[in-house]
Amino acid sequence: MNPRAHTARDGRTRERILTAAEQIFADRGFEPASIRAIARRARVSLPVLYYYFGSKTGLIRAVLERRFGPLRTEHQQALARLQPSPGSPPPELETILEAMIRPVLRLAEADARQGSVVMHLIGRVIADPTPAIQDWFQEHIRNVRQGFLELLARHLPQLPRAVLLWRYEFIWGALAFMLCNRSWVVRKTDGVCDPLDTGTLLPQFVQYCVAGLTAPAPRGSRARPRP
Amino acid sequence: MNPRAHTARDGRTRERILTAAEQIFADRGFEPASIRAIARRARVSLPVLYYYFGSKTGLIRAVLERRFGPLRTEHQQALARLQPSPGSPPPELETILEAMIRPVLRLAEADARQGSVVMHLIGRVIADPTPAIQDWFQEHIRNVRQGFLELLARHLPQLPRAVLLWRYEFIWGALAFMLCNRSWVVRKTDGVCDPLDTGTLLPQFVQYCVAGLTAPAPRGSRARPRP
DNA sequence: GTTCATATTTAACGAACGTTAGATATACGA
DNA sequence: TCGTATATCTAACGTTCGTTAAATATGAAC
Repeated sequence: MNPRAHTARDGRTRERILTAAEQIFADRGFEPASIRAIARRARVSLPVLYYYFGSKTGLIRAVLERRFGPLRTEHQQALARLQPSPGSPPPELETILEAMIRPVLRLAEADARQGSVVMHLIGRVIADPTPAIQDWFQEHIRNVRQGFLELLARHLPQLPRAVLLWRYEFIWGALAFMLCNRSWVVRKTDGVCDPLDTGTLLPQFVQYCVAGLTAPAPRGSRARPRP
Repeated sequence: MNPRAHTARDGRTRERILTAAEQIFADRGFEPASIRAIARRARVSLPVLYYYFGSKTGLIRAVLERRFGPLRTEHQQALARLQPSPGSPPPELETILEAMIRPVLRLAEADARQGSVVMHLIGRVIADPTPAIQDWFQEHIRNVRQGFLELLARHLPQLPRAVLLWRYEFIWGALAFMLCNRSWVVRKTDGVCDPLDTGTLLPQFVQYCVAGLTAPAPRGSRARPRP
């Protein structure tokens, strides 16, 4: 195709394909995105995609792993840092929430100038009901989720487990929504709210979540279940 | 196709197509859903879809209008009912939130036995970045959104406008997430939380939102902007 | 019974899809 | 210099896509 591409034993082709795929997956969705469009954007021919990734599914997995792998690592490091060491006071609720949210916002912010590709990609992952994608994501977040839930539970011992689970989902649900529908939020609020404005969103959201988390359990919620 | 279909001047064909389309849009998304699959499920031939709806886009619009039209009507009626009449006390914050949320949950609950089709459809609408769909939805919710925002603002006069807007988005974001990812939430919580369990979700969520809404504005939020 | 708008059919168009076969170019080790 | 593994190409396979043309069946009006 491009004659200079022949000289590229430099290993950049694979990255170029991943970047192109990521962009197209993000704004078209996994299923309607065509590998032909991806190849075109990456300036390679079709079989190169199969050479590197085997199939469209393999390409999807590679795209997800490249972005969400580092995010998980960051979350795991934050969890390790927040483990209450004997003798030192446990972390504040705000600190825990910031550790949950900030890496996601940073990820979203980092690619803002590339058109918020990663943010939309998150939305695609969440909204796509394909079992392969849902299973991957479920497995991907399992440990991090468990870790943050335990940290929160230690802070809110009086809260029934079910209520904490509900509220944990409320938090991630709102965050996912903010990130995946950024342009929509901007339009609806006439530009007042922009989820990419991390400096504003983070304190706003943390404050809101702390209030929600520390609210008393609603009437009728079962008390702490017996172990 | 089916010879008995010829006797169907009964006007049920159109409804059958809409129902089939709704199901397939819900679990495949608008773009990857094929009108051939829709026609197959509705047991009609392809051109019938074009006879009734003109194009795939027209079919999408009709499907959305059939479900979301009544929802908007219900919201508008609730808003009219909640308009503070002179002499009577203004509605409680819980009442407003219930009026916002309950119609959505009822819609979701009503079709639970059909496999939560409408819930997934909501998710599709929210996640789909196609301008045609986003524009439709934006226009669709404009008035209702404005109405509820005003009701809430009257209850929280000390809250800067921007903070209220953020929190309003947090509420709808979490709710949309709950509904669109029902099976995922169920799996993640080992069945403890089921967004379809309206009787539990509604009080849990209202309590959480009231706490979040009434939290003080975070430090650094601009005070009430001058008019 | 003829007319005519409504409703539905079969058949096909061109385009795009995911994937693969087979050939060719490149760069390094012998 | 000659293989040989790596990397990339052109070309094509069969399938599905959204859409349309043209014909036919239906049921009510006259």
